[in-house]
Amino acid sequence: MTVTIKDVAREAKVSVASVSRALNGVGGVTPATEQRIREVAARLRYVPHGAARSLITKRTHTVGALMPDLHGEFFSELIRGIDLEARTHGLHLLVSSSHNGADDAAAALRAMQGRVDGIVILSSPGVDAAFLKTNLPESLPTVLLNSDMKAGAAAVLNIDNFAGTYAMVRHLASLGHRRIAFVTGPKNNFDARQREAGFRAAMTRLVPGTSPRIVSGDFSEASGYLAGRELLSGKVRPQAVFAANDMMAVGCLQAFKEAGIAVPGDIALVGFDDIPIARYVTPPLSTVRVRIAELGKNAMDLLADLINRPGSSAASVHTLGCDIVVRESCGGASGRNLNHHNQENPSRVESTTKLEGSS
Amino acid sequence: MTVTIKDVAREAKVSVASVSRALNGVGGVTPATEQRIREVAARLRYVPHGAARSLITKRTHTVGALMPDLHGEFFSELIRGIDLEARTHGLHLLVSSSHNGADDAAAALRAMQGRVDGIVILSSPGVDAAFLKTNLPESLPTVLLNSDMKAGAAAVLNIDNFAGTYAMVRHLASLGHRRIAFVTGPKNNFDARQREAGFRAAMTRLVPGTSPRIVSGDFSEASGYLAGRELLSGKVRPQAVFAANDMMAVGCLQAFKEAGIAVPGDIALVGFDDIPIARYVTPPLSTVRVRIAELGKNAMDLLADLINRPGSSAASVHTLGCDIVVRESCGGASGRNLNHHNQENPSRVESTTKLEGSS
DNA sequence: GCGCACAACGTAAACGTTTTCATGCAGCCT
DNA sequence: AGGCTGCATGAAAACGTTTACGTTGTGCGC
Repeated sequence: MTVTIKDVAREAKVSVASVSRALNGVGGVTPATEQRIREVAARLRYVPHGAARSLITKRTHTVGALMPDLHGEFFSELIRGIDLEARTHGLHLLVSSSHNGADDAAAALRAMQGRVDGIVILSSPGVDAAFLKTNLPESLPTVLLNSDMKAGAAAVLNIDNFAGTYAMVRHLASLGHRRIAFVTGPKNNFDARQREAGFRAAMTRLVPGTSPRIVSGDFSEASGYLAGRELLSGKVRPQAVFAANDMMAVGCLQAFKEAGIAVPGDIALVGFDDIPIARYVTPPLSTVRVRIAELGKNAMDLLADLINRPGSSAASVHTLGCDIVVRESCGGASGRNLNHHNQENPSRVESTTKLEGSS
Repeated sequence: MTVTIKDVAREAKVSVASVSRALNGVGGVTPATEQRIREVAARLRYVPHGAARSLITKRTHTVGALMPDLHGEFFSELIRGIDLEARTHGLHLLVSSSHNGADDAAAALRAMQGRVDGIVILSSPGVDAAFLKTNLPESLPTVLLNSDMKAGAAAVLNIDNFAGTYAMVRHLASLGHRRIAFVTGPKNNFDARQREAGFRAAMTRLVPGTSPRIVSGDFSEASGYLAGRELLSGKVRPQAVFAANDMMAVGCLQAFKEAGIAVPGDIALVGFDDIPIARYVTPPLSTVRVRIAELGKNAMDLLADLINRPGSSAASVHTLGCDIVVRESCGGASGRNLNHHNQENPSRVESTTKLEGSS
């Protein structure tokens, strides 16, 4: 770090301008001198000072990722997808992964100002349209993940919760289940609301004439456990239970086990997310897989596009389809599958990234 | 972003110097004018340009995290721990989480030059002492995670694999097991080697006179499965199996299940890591917990210290203790535990962060 | 043989800060 | 009353780049 472009220039007996030109490969310099400069630079271990460069270039080659304090697979896979793709675009990743509430997020956002060329924001309660309006500089390219913003200043990329839930209900219905219950997620969660909507829509279309039982949960295992017990307590037991995420499904499973209700023999059970745990519980849990790393990759692509061609695809809405993966917990289908080492073949529901241009 | 310190100065009818002083709270400015400047800055939504600032300050208020392309809990928890703690130090986090091999890592490292005040590096095959010697600028504060470097230019923070394994063997021995087998991790993995060493040491000390069976794995579930079958194929079956990580233990479990061997009835089984899956398999897996987020936090603290007091604790070696958590898979102890909602009380083995100053 | 175009290279400005130094002004002490 | 101390403020340098512009020199066409 202590070696600057001037040192290289002096050592190579050229001006700093030539060093810059040579190292950036913009031409305007003889192959011979370029070679010499490169050698000197390498020998001196010169590496350009990023801050100085971006001061004049107005490009930081860095993108920010702003997300709430969540742990687990979702977070790591998302970051991984983003980072991997960022690399291919020659971008670095500045993460702020642990804010709690809007104030934290606002601070993080402010701190990122001038350090990033663009930003990926994972929505969370408090970080919504209004929040962004006041805290985001207009000019900053932004991609919103899982946001219910229709089309504002930013591009929006969503998981197709609706289609995923719908497809899973279709599968359950095809197995002959009619009394299908649903365990919801938290009310203020975007995914949770979409999944519930998908479930309701699917039921009225695919299993008409029934009014499905819906009990509320909050995405936690404990709430799933409670929901499971509640579902068992009714006078007529559901044939299938659809939990809005896998952790709650696991909670249900526990409740059923304790009550001596066999899964899938007495009751079918499915979840949503395909967390790693899903395939290791007994019986392995059928669920809807969301390809998180791919979500991150797509977000990054969108953002890179926004950065390189300002205003290109801003204010567009995209969705990423889900796969339904059938294991044992919903019965029927492939039957008992003793060895979970073999590959599952998830059936892709809707993976087209549809673009609803607007603005 | 397009509003600079000059705009604020003009609007507040002072010089840029005063704006800088006022906003940085360094004094040398009347409370009245400071107030005025702050108001103007707020009204204009002025936020200082990080690059320009760090150009002169030589501080980026950013630290880098360099890690291999690993997914899952370890990655996310580590990042989380680091980020959370970085925040308290007023630092941001630049991650490069997906390199494969030394070349990638070198490129990532070079790209971070001048963008970070310090760096946390998670060792991986290829990223070792020699690698760092050639790719790390001397002056850059560095914390190495899980490195076998004794004490070089950087601070080193390790998981106490040895003590963790040792304690778990002690527990198994206390349950009466004498024929304890071990499934190793990959040969080039630091953790794996330490765990094996801990196992061997514990066995010679605690169960003397036996020569334990040791079969090799590579940390993957599949290799654990194979190892499990191999262990069963011998003429005398082990009483307990210690897998060097949880995924392999899960593989073993599957092998045992297929062979009709009951866990823990016929054979005890333990792992290492306490990944989330561990508590959801049947039977829930006893294991050694490494507090990953705490590892990240400690690394960050170490690094912040290095940054603020150059040369303070460089070239020191620290270790973070593990907890052993007893579930059902090793039998004995707490007996069958029907409800896994209740809290487990891991017994902490050795959590003192011992510092072996050197240099 | 002369000028002209073009390529190679150097000079210097610019980016947005922080910080050192100089300047002016007020108040205090003697 | 005069000089000195100290404080608020402004001017300008510095940080390490990129880049617009100017300068030089070379080769080429006529």
